[in-house]
Amino acid sequence: MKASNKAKHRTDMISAALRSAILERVLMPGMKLPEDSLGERFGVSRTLIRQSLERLAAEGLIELRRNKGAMVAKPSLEEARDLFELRTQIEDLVISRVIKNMTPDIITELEAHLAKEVEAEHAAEPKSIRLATEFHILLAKLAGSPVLLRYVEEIGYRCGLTLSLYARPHSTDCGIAEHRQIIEALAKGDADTARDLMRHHLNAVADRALFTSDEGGPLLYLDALEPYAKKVRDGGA
Amino acid sequence: MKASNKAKHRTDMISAALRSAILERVLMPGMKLPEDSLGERFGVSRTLIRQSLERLAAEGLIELRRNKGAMVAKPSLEEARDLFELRTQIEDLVISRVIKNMTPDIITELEAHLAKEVEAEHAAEPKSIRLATEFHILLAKLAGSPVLLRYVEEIGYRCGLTLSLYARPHSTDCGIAEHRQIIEALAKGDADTARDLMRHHLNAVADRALFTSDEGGPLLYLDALEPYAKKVRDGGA
DNA sequence: GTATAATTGATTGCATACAATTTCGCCACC
DNA sequence: GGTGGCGAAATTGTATGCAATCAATTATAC
Repeated sequence: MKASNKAKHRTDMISAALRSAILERVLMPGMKLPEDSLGERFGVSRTLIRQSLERLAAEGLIELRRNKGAMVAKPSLEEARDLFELRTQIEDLVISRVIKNMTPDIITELEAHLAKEVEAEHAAEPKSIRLATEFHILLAKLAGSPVLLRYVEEIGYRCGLTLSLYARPHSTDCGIAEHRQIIEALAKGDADTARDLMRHHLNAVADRALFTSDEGGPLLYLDALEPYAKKVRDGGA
Repeated sequence: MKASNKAKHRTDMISAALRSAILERVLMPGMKLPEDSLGERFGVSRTLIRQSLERLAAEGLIELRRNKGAMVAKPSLEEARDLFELRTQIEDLVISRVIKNMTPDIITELEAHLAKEVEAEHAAEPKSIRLATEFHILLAKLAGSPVLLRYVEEIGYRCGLTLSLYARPHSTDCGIAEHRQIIEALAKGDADTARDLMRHHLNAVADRALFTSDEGGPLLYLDALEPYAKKVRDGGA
């Protein structure tokens, strides 16, 4: 990897690593993210960390408070609900677009991803969550719209963060069957059904999740970030 | 204004100034934004400029290319269309929420804003565009959802940017009557009509606008940025 | 013992410096 | 006139340094 590509990737890689860590619940809502510690962990100066944190703040995954540093965001219950509601609106568009652009390859890719989800069904919950989120991101990619992809991705991660805060244990377990049903409707070119199923799926995830608000405190266990940071330091993806 | 508040505002103020300058077509698509020049103009070091640019890049208003600096984004025609389509989905939610939260003050505020739009009808186009965009942002504020507000604002500015690139002159002129109709439907509590009108309004703006692609080149006239930068340097809003 | 003030260490905000990269201007050659 | 090469200037990427602020600990007063 050329030096220029490596350097280009570093801030992006740090941001991506932190996004994944948040989605997979290594970094929990309210957790503080000290610049120095992150810099040491990732092997860069505070400059790149600050850049990365600015990006994540813009995406709503963290909060920056003047003189108080960065913290993983703690969305309110209302915000959580609004995110899911907004997400259903956007996924409507995604479904319509995917069906419009339908090719056999699309179904193949979705089924391959579903197989990964099935395989991970009894793995640790963070992996299931990541794959479930990635299903939606893949779908948005297949929609062929960079605009839709950007918002599906951002809101997908933000919804994942709300689930960290408000989900009951294993409350995301039934998603695989719902993903399968969506794929089947897509394969039939049945846009209405696919949209209904997607809407139902997202509402179900939200309904199953947002019943309790068992909030975590401002904890700081950056050691768990090591696998993510190591990949960045090593220049990997 | 205390020093801490001033410093807190500076990056935010720079970002806001640049957003406004983009919306009001002082900064056009493709225009380069050199850090040093912006820093001099705003009276800060490159540090704050880079922070601000990172934020605007996350919002899709500018593009950052490694080793090539920042440039006002040039959305493709497809991206423009997708942004408007996405916007209709989100505004549906906004309308529903506003009606759900309806108070007489809401209509009063909207009508006051409409009066400003009427007053500016024959002013310079940038002002009309700003007020038209702010109508939607006000509506989203009145929806009472920080989540919806964030996305309405971001996508509103991005749509404004696409209009800079693709709008025919005065093609946004008929918006006032449409805004008025929306307000009337809201006042009646007629959610379906209000949503239809909003959808029609946004589709009309997009249809009127996206017929030509008269693209501008990579120009650099930072002098026009002076009023925006001066306000930031002086610590104003 | 409790509350408050002072001190100390940690962290953040942001300018500056330096290396790397890109851009521009000039010159030579075809 | 057009193209390519070279060097200088401009710009970007990013670390470092220093002042300001905050958080935690210690000292003091009641």
